Amino acid sequence: MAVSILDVAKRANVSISTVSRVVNRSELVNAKTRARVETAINELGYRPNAFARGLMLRRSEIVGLVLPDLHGEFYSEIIRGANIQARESGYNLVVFSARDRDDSQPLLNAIQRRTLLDGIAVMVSELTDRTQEVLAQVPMPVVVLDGDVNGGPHDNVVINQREGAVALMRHVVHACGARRMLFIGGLETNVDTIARYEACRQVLAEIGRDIDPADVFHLDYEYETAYNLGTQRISDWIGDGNCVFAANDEMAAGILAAANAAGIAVPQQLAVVGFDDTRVARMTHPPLTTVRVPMSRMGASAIELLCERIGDMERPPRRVSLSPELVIRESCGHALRV
Amino acid sequence: MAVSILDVAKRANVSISTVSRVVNRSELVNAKTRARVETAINELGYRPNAFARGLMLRRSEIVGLVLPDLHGEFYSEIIRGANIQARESGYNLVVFSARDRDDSQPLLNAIQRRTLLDGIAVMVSELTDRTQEVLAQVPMPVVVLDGDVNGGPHDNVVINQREGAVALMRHVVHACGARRMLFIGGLETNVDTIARYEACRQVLAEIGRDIDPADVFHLDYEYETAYNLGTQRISDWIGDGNCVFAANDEMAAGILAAANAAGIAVPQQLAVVGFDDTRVARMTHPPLTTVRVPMSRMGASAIELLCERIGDMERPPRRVSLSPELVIRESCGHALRV
DNA sequence: CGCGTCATTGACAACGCTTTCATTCAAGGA
DNA sequence: TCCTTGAATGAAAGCGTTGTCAATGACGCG
Repeated sequence: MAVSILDVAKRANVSISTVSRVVNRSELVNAKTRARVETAINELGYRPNAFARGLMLRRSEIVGLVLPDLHGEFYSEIIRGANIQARESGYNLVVFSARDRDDSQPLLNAIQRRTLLDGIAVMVSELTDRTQEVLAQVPMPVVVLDGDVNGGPHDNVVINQREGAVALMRHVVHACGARRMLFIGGLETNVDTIARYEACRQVLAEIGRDIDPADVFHLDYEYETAYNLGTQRISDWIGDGNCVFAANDEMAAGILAAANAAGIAVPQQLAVVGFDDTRVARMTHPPLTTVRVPMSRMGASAIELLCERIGDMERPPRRVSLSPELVIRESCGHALRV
Repeated sequence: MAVSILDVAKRANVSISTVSRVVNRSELVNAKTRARVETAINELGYRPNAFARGLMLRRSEIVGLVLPDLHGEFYSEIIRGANIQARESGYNLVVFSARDRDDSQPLLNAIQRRTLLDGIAVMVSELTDRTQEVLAQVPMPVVVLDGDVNGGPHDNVVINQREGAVALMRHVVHACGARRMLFIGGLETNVDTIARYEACRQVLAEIGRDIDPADVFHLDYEYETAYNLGTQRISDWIGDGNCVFAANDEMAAGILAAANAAGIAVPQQLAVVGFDDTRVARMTHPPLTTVRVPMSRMGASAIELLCERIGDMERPPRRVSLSPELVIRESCGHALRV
C-alpha cells in the first residue's frame, strides 16, 4: 500500500492539514515544522494521490489531443509540438485518434467516457454538422485546430491555408509560367484539400484560365497512390507550362518518383509542387517547391490556447492564425526562368 | 456542477449503491430497476467521475509511453502502434519524451510526480546505470522497449537488431560483393548504433576483413548531417565493393542525395544501405535496401505487455522478441550481380 | 494583570464513488 | 403458521485529498 498523507503526518507529528499545506507551498506554516514535514516526506517517499487530489480540485492536469489520424509526419509533428507545450504549461497530454478514416465522432465519444481531462484540442478533417454538434456538447474546454469555425464558441487555431496556397500558385504561374494545372487532392470533403483547390482556381482565374475537371484527382494523401496515378497518367501531363499541384508533399514525391521512373525531366518537362514542407520535400529528386505549414507550432498553439482557457474560463474565445511560408526549391522550374 | 451518482439515484428512486451496480454491470439488480436507472442516467447525461472512481479502484486506465525523442517517423510509428493497442485494451495513452537529447532521467521524474498512471512503457536510447536504477524504483508496472535488460525484473520487448543487421550485411557482402564498409551511426553510446556496428564487424570478420576505424562516423541520425558528411567525403568512398551502411534510413537518404549531387552512380560506383525501412526508403533514388523494423508493432507489443501485466501482477516477466526483415531494393547493387 | 491580535495548527466536512454488510420481503418447505 | 432461504436493495464506511473554521498559545498593549 502506498504511503498516504496520514503516514507523513504521523511521522512528522503534525496533522494532515499541515502536511497538505507544506505540499502545496502554502506560506502559513512555521519554518521548523515545514522542515520536519519535508524530511518525513522524503524519508517516506510520499507522493500525493492524484485521484484524491483531482477529486477535490476537479482537475487532472491532463489535456487531450484529438486527431483524425496518426499516420505520417504531419500529425506526428503536431503531436510533438503539442507535447512540448503541454509539458511547458504543466500538463500531460493524451492523444486520441479516430479509428479508420471515419470522422472524429467515435473519438469524441471515447473522450466523453471519462471525466479525467481538463480540456481537449480537436483537429477535424471534415467539419460536418454532426461533428459541430458533438463539439458543442463537450463538457470541457475545447480548442479547434484548423477548423474554420466562424465565430464558434471555441478558441481555435487556424492555418491561413488560402494565403499559402495562393502564394504558391502565384509563384508557379507568374515566376514559373505555369498555365495548365493538374490538381491532386485528398478526399473531396477534406477541408485542406478544398482550400488548396480554391486557391488554385483563384490564381488561374487571375490569368483568365481555369482548371480542367479532367485534371483534378482525389486520392488519399499517400505516396503510393500518387505514384500509381503518376505511372498511369504522367505521359498525358508532359508539356511546357504544365504543373502538378499535389495537396501534400508525399503525393508530390510520388509523382516525382513516377516521373523519374518514366524518364521525364522535372521541372523541364513537367513542374511539380507540394504542400506542408515535410522532411520528404528536401529529399526528393529534385527537391520540392512547397509551402511550409508550421506543424509543430500548430500543436503547440492549440495546447497553449487550451491551457490559457482552462486557467480562465471567462475570457472571450481567441483565434490564433498561423501563416504558412512559400518554400522555393527546384521542382517548380523557377531556376529555369530566372 | 456536473451530475453525480446521487442525482441519478434520486431520479430513479433508488440508492446510490444500486446505481453503482447498474453502471458496473453487476448482475444482481432487478431488470425493472435497471431499466429505470438506465433511463435516469440517459436523461441526466450522467458520467461517473473518474477521480472518485480511481480513488476507490486505484486505477486510471491510463498508461504512459516514455520515448527519448519525438522526432521522426520511427517514434511516430511507435506512438501510433501504442495508441491503437492502448485503445484496444481499454486504456488511454499519454506520451512523455525526454527534453533535449538527454537521457530519460528527467522524464522518469516527471512521471513519478503523480500517481495517475497504471503503468509505463519506457524506451531508452542509452541504458545507463542511472537509468536502470530509476527504472527499478518506478512504483508501477514497467515494460522496457528495446532495452536489452537481461533477466531484469521487467517485461520487455526487444528487436532482434543483431539478426537484422547480420542479414543485411550478409546480403551486402555475399550477394553484392561488398568488401569495404563505411559505417555511419548515431551516438557511440546509442544501443541501436552499437548493435548495428557489431553486426557489421561480425560479418566482415566472416570473410576475414575488418572495418577501418577511419571509415566509422558518428552523427545524429539526421538527413542533413549525413548529407553534409557525404558532400565532404564521398569522393573518397567511391569504388567497386565499397558500401555505406547508415544506421537509419534518413542518413542513408542523405548519403544518396550527396551521391546524386556529386554525380556518383549508386549502386554502380558505391552501394548504400539503411536501416528501419521508414517511408523515405521507398522514396529515395534509387530505392533503399534496408531492414524493416516493425515500429508500430513495437509500440503495440509494449502496450499489450503492459496491460497484461497490469491485469496480473504476479505473472513472471515476459520478453517479446520482434524480428526485423531484410528489404532488398536497388541501392545495394543486388540487381547488378544476379 | 487582563484582553485583543496574530501566527500556527488541528478537526472535520466534503468530493463522488465502490463495496461490505445488514435489511427487507416474497416464496417455499416443514 | 412459522422458519429458512435467497434475491434485491439500502446504509454506511472508507478511499486520500483540500479547505473551512475553530482552537491554541504567544505576545503586546492598556
